[in-house]
Formats: sequence, C-alpha cells, structure tokens
Amino acid sequence: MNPSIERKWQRKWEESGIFQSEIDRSKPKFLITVPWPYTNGPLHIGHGRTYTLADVIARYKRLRGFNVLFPMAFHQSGTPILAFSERIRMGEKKTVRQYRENLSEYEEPEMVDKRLEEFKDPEKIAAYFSERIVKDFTYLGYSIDWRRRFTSADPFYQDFVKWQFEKLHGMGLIKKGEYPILYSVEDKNAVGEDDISDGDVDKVSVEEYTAVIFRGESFSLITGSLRPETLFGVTNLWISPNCRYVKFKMDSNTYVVSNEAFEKLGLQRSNIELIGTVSSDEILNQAYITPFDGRKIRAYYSSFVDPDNGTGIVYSVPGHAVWDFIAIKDAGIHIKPIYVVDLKNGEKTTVDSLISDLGISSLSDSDKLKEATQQLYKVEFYGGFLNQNNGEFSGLPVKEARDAIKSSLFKLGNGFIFYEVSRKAQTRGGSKVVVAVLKDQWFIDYSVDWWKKASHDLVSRMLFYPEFYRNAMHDAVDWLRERPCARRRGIGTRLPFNQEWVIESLSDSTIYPAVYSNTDQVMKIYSELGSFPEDLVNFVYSDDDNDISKYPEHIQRLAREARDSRKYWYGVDVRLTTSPHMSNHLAFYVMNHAALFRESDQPKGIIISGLVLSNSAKISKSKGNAISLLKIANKYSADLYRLFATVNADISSILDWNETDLSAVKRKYDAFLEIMDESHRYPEQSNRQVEDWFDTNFRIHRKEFIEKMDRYDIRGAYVSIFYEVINDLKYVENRGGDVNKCIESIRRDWILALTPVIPHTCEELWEKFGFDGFASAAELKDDAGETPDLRIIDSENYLQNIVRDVREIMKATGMTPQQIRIETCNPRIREAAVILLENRMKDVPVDLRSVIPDFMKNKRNIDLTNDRELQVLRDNLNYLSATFKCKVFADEARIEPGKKNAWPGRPLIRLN
RNA sequence: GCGGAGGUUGCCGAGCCAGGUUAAAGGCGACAGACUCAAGAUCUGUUUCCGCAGGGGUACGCCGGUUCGAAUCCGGCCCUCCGCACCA
Repeated sequence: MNPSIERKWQRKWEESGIFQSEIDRSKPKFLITVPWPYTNGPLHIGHGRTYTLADVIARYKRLRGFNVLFPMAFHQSGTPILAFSERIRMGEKKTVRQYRENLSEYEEPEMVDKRLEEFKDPEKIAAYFSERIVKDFTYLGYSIDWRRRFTSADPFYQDFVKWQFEKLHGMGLIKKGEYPILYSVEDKNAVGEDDISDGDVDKVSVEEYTAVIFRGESFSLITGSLRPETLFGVTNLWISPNCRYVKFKMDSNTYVVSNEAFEKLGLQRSNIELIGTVSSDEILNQAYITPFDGRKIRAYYSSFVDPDNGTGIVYSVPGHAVWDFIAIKDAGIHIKPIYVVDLKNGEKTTVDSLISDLGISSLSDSDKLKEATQQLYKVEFYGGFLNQNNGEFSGLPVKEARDAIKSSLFKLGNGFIFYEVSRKAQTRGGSKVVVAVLKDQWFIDYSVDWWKKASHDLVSRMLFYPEFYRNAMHDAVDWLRERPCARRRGIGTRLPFNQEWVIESLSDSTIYPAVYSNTDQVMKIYSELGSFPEDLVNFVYSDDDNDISKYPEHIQRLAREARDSRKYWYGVDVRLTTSPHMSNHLAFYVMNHAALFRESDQPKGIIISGLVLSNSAKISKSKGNAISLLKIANKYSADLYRLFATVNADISSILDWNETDLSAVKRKYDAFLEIMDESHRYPEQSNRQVEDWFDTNFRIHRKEFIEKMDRYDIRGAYVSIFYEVINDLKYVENRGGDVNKCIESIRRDWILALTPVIPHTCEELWEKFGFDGFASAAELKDDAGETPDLRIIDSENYLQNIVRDVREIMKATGMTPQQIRIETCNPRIREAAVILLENRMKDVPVDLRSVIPDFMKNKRNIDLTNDRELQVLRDNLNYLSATFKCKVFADEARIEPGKKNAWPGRPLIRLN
C-alpha cells in the first residue's frame, strides 16, 4: 500500500479517536503493553517487531469484541542520555558522528547542526527522540492511545515512584550495605559502561580476589589470588623488580603492598594508614609464614608481576600455575612444585603437560601463558579435588574448597576480599578506573522469603508464551538477591528517604504500567496541586481506604475516577518483549507487582518474542544493517513490514529481515491485492463442488485462525487465514470454480481477519466495498455451532489422490496415456470390504472369497469414507481430462475373482 | 560448570507437548513446461533413491529402549545457540 494511502488512514484513525480507549463495562477489557523504550536514539526494525506484534494482538482483541487499551510512554532514567549529551558537548568524534547519522534520517542537512547543538542539553535528546518515535509508530499504523503518554522523568511520575519506594521501605524490603563499584579516583565518581573508553565493546567488570596475608617478622605481605584453593601449594612469593612498595598499618599490624594497591585498598577498606616506602631488599631479606600449615617461605623477584594488578605481590604455586612454574625456571631457583589438586577420572592436564603441549618457553609467551592458565583453571575448578596435602581441607572438590578455605582464612584474620577490575580501563576522559567499595549503597532486597514465595505464586498463575519461559521466570525469581537500586547521578527520581541518591533506572520502571490506567486524572491532580501527595497515590493505586477528605472536592473526584480507572483496566493482560529482559526487567516487574498490588492488579501474561536479524546478522550500527523504522514505513510500507514481521517467523524464533524473504512475502501480498481488485475478473466458469469446498474450507480456516490467535500462535493463524485462503482460491480457479463468487462470499470476514496485520490495506478495501465505519473497529464473529460439512472436503481429497496416483503411474511407467479408465469399487466388493475390515472372514459370501488375497494386499489403502466415488469422478471428468490432456472414463468395476479389484477409496486405474 | 533452547529432507523453517492419516506444511533455491520477440514477473509440475502400474528401500544429530507402530515417548552420548546480573 503506498505511503500516502497509509497516511490517510492514520489521519482518519486519529481524527476519529477510535484508539482512544475509555471504560466500557459492557465489554471485557484487554490491556497490552510493551516496555518503554529508552529515548537516546531512533528505533530500528528490531524494536519494531515487538511493537508490531503487540499491535497485531491489540487489533485482534478489538476485532473479537474486547475493549482494548494499548498505551505507551518513554524511559529517560539513568546515565546514558546524560553521558551522550556530555560527549556531544565535549565534541567527541564518535558520538557526534553517530548522532549526525541519526539526525540525517529525519532532518534536512542544514538542520542537522542546529539540532546537534541543541543536544548539548540532555533533555533535548530525550524530547527529540520521543517525538520521533511517536511519529515512526504512527507511520507504522500502531493503534496506541497516545493521550496516555508520559516519561519516567515527569515530576508527577516521580511522585509515583517515591510512593513505590516508601512502600517497599515500609515493608522492610530496602536495605543499606557495602557494594563494590567501578570508580574513577580522579573524577571522584562512579563510572558506568558508557563512561569507560571502549566499555561497550570490551566490558569491564569487578573481580573478587582473595587477599591472603603472609606473616613476616617485621611486616607481613598481602597477596591477591583468584584461586585460594591452591594455598597449600605455595612455595614462594613474587615481587616486582621495578615497583615502589609501601608499608601501612591496618588493625595495628604492619603490611606491605605495591603503592598502586595501597591506593585501591584505601577505596575499599577503612582504617588503613600509610607508614612509608619499603625497599625490595627488606622484603627479600625476611621469611614468611604460610597460613594453615605454617611453612617458612621466601620472596623473589619476577618480571611478570604487575604492580598495578592485585596487590603487586603474588604467591607462587608452581604445581598449579603456569606463570609460577616458568618463573621459577627463569629465575633459576631450586624449588620443587607442591601438587595439591588432583583430577577426577585420572585426567592428565597438568602444568607440565600444558607447557610442553603449547610449547611455552619463557615468560614472554604471554598469550600462550594466558591460554594455558585458562585451560588449567577450567579443568581444575570443575573436575578437581584437593589431595592429601591440604590438611583439614583434603578431599574437598575444588568448587567447595575455595569457599571453605576463604572463610577459614578470613576467620583466622589471614585474609579478606579485595576487588580488582577485570581489565585495565580508563574513562573516556582518560582517568584510571578502579574498584571502590561503597559503604552505604541502597539495595532492594529481593531475597526475602515471603516475597519470593508470593512471586512464585504469581508466576504460576500467569500465562507465558512460549510456555518454557515460565520456568525461566521461576529461576529468575530465585536468582535475584540484593539489587543496588540507587546511584549517585543520572536522570530519575530521588530516593524519598535519602535525597542524595537517584533511583536506578530499572528499579524505577517496574510498576509504571499502572499509570497508563489513569494518566489523565493523575496528571490533572499533579498540575492542580503541584505534587501528587503520597496519600493520594496510595488511594489511587492501592485499595487502602485512607482518608482523602482534606483535599478539595474536585481533587477527591479525580482521585476516585483514577482509582476506578485503575480497577477497570489494571492487571496487564499481556506484556510483550524480548528475552534479554527476562532476568532483569520482567523479574522486577513480576516481583514488584507481587509485593505492591493485590491479585486482580497483578500481571496476567507475558509474551517473549525472538530476536531480529538483519541480513542474517545481528543488528548493529557499525555493520550498517540497522534499518530505521522511518525508512521501513517509507520504502517498504507499513503493511508490508507488518505482514513480514507477523508471518515470516513464529514469535518465539529469530526473524531475519532480508530482501529475498521480503520479496516472497510481497508476492503474496500483491496476489491478495489482485484478488481484491474488482477490475480483475476471473473467468466465468462454475463448479459447484469446488465452490462448496472453498466455502467449507474458509470456515475451517477462520476457525483455525481464531483458535490460533487466541493462544498467540500468530504466525500459524495468519498462515491459515492468509496463505491458505489464497492457495484455495487458486485451486478453485484451476478446478473451474467461480472465483468471483467465492471471493464475494468471504470478503467481509476475510478483510476483517487480515485487518490486525495489514490495517491500512484493509481499511481501504473495507471502504471500497461499502462496509460501514472502520474495519479497525468492526467485529469478527466466530460461527459457533456450525459444523462444516467434511464430506465435501473428503470428495476433493479423493479426487486429488486419484490425480496423484495417475501421476505416479505415469512416472513409473514413463508413458503418456492416450486414455485413462478409472473403475470404482463394485458395491458387492464394498460390502465384502466392510466385513473383511471387521475381521469376519467367514461372513464373506462364498463367491467372493477368492477376492480375499487381493484384499490383504490393499488393506492399508482401503478407505470407506467416500461412498459416492463414481459420482465424484463423473462430475469431474473434464477436470481430469484437462489435467492429463487425454480422454478419461469412469465406470463401476466388475468383480474379478482372483485378480486385481477396485476397493473402496482405491479404484482401478488403467492407462492406455 | 549451572540454567534454558535446539539439532528435521539443497538452504530457511513447521511438525513434535496429546505416537500411526508424515517422504514429512510453507518459503527460498534448482530443474522442466506454459506465457513472452526476449528477459523479468506470473502460472503449472518436479525436486531422497530404486521401480515400464499407484510399489519398495532409505531418511528427521548418534546409540539403545518402550510399542503392533516413533521425527514424535524414555535413557545415554555428541554438537550448536542463549542467559549467568546490576547494564539500559
């Protein structure tokens, strides 16, 4: 459908307000939502799939008599928009280029710079792209009630979020605690993925080291290890030859680490106090005691030790670490490895074997060393156990031993947790990224038992499509622990009980769909009062009967309306999104509802759609395969995209956007347009049987369509009602039926059934054929009770079987027949067949007994359903002749004792 | 490793949950024919192997099992993909 026609209908829908949903108690309600998009850039075909599917469902439910609400709002919380804006301000090339590209999709070239200038204000970015998304979605024909639009940064909404957090706080679900975060010392600030240079391509994470203390006479050394379970295998310590080591006091003991490590420790632990530098000789000149087994070991130099990794001191386990093994050889020290980890099933992956397998000769083979380390780590961690050299820990599997040794170590005061970054990283501004421990981080405590139980109960009640996500959701609920719920900066709502914190962007977006149910009233309350006071929020969104009589009458009225509205609409019937949201957003969504809302307001269903590929590749800006929704609507048309998104892949599987598949879909779509084009008349012909067959089949397709849609097998539904009906019409034409008549008889229902997917096309047709109102607002009834006459279908199947058999014979014999004679089962043989099928051999009339051997041969193919075979054949002789291009005769077969006979459903076919 | 999904005919992809009507929908590709001056588009047919009569063989990752009968149920194995978090 060309864009101007699509625009026309979009205008008409808007003018008529048919998608502005109001309470209508005569109909069942249906609320469908998609998680709000983050407004830092334009959306592409990937996002479009989710919204398209939601719109198809919304429109289908409307078609079936539901009062549907499909609302939408925008997400602005968090740091990315701020970060992008700041980078544009700083003139960072990559970001500027990206936004220039984004803008040139929408703007005349001369406007791009002006807009870009505006984007130095983060609010402008958010506002601009929200506006674009509304436009793009309108062009795609989505039936969204835009009156309910708002953003997560709106003040009235922030009051709602505050209420949510006060409630959670009151229920004891919010906690304070320590938490490691990525941090920049120079900027004195937490850093997120967006702040780190290359943070998006090469993620930086926090790693948990075990700091192990080796006591010495005048001071102790602290080492950092990822593998504390190898502690009994320590033979020596390593320090770097070019590093400044420092002495410091902690809990009245004196320790030594690298200068860099000391700085990091300062961000992670309190009460540490610098004493001064210490010379390497001092470190090398004294002995150290190993924890647990109290052996005396010494420290040596090795070049592989990095002062800026861990504590700058490494404990050496040559038996289980390749670096250490090589380093000992390198340094020419006479130390024998101690082996502490044995493998199950007698596996033989050891330090020695890895070194020889990979051909590692020195510490400079760092790539190979890394690989060997990883291999060894994997093998020993998952398949190893501690041997008899491990004191009280002997016999434990490595997985358990690690925690056992750790906690034992901590208890004895010989260790603590030390956090380190997973790789060296810098901020975009060039300052170093390290790990700091926040002492007073706010958490939502998702681990509370009663909360988990309530959530599991909710999950059990909900609908999941595909069903296997139900289990995934149960798991997600189990996995959730404490989640940090506030940050020091970013757009969003301040924590009501601690104003220095901004509520984190996923935590402020869990129960917002409730606001869709009464956006209008709630916004009015806010604008009248200048706030949305807690007691009013509580009145509107919970069923607590708190007293609101202190407010003016009209505010009270608005609040009551808002409450009624919530009661009518709320409880999201379907929330549709993609699987990456499972373990975060959707889990929070489910759990927060379980805590804050009563059952009728809780979510009813979740549908998860698969990913979208573009030309068989993951969509990414850098690959240039991120096709924007605007381009889709303009270049391909909304209806074609919608049809493609609906029909080319099941909801649960990957959808690959590519021109080949698209052109196949387009052909079908064009075929449909041609069918509906009245100037294109089909040949005047008539074949009652086929026309009845078509009619019956259409009723079956319509029934299947409804059944499949009702269980969200959207693709299946449209294969039935679109592809199969088109094929049926083609069949009618080939079989000499009156196609025009067939089309006319199904026109109304067919157009309606297709409206959810290709609404613009269908409105146009609806109007053309003189139906009243909008197709989008009409109702499609199912014809409950009417059972289709399956005998008509059977007759056609019978005929097609004959055609297939004849073809097979032609193929096998390689002959082109001059004439074909088809002889149907003799009535007496039919009677005999009935008897034989019941295994009553003795009841077969004597003169027919000689036919039994032939019966046994044909038994499998005998089919009694069609009792008017000859009639069917005679009615269709012309068709058969035309198909095989020769004369075709049909007769009743004679009985031929001892020879081949015609059986029910299995006539004799003779080619000459 | 844990959790989840999956391995189907040249390719993509249904079906398997409720075993037989499944050589296995649909699409793409390929081949042949029709139409056309030609190409494209469209339409018709073919597209596992064997077969001069509608038949038979082999097939749904591999190996076993249950069953009269398994792509479909059960057990084991191999392989692929996704998630494992604080990030929107």
